[in-house]
Amino acid sequence: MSWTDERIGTLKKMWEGGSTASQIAEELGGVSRNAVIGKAHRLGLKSRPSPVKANDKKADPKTPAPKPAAKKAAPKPAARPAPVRPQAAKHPPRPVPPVASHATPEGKDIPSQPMPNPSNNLPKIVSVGPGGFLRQGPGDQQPPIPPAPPRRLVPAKPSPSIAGKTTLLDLNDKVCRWPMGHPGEPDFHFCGQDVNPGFPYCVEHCGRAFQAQLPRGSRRPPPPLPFGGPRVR
DNA sequence: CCCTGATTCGC
DNA sequence: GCGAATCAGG
Repeated sequence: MSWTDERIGTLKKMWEGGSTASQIAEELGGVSRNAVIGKAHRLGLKSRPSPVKANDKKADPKTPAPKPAAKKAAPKPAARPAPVRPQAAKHPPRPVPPVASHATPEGKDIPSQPMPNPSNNLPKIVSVGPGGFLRQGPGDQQPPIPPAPPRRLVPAKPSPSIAGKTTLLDLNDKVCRWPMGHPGEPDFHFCGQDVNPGFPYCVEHCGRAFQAQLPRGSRRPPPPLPFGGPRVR
């Protein structure tokens, strides 16, 4: 997996947003926590509250910060014989990233738009796409789930990378509900533009949601897929 | 043990 | 430049 601009962007955003390297790695997919950290440092992003850096700079002039010692010059000159990746071994390909915790707020009911069902019933997974979203089979989209499950109000903390975005909690009748990204991803959010009066979306997304029926013949039937398709952004 | 980020260093 | 291995604190 290479560091594309998009992936780097996500990394930066999340890193600066306070996400842990693990979370970022999971979100990006295809990279390890170490890779994320390494990349972050190479990018010049650095040093967020690190546990291992109890580095407390003394303002005390009497203590001229004794540089401990040269970094371990050669801790392990010996060859690294172990091709084993314990990291990977311990955590085999995780097929089902937990759906993100966007808590459904109080009584506010969300008029079900192309909003995929959030937490309940996990549809059959066909494969895992880039970014870690789960592809589903065509028929697996709308399993019968009418009985609204008793929702627990979880004080989920929204992902840092969503800062300034229109979240589930920000939805109202005035803003476009078009989903951006995929549920489960930390930066999943909504369009948030002013709605096209009378519609749940802004003008632009109305154009995507409500497509004029073309004369029969050439017509691609891509439904307004909030899911399954490549990222739309 | 688990987690975290930092660093090193072979590739 | 990349990232596994390693280190080290919580």
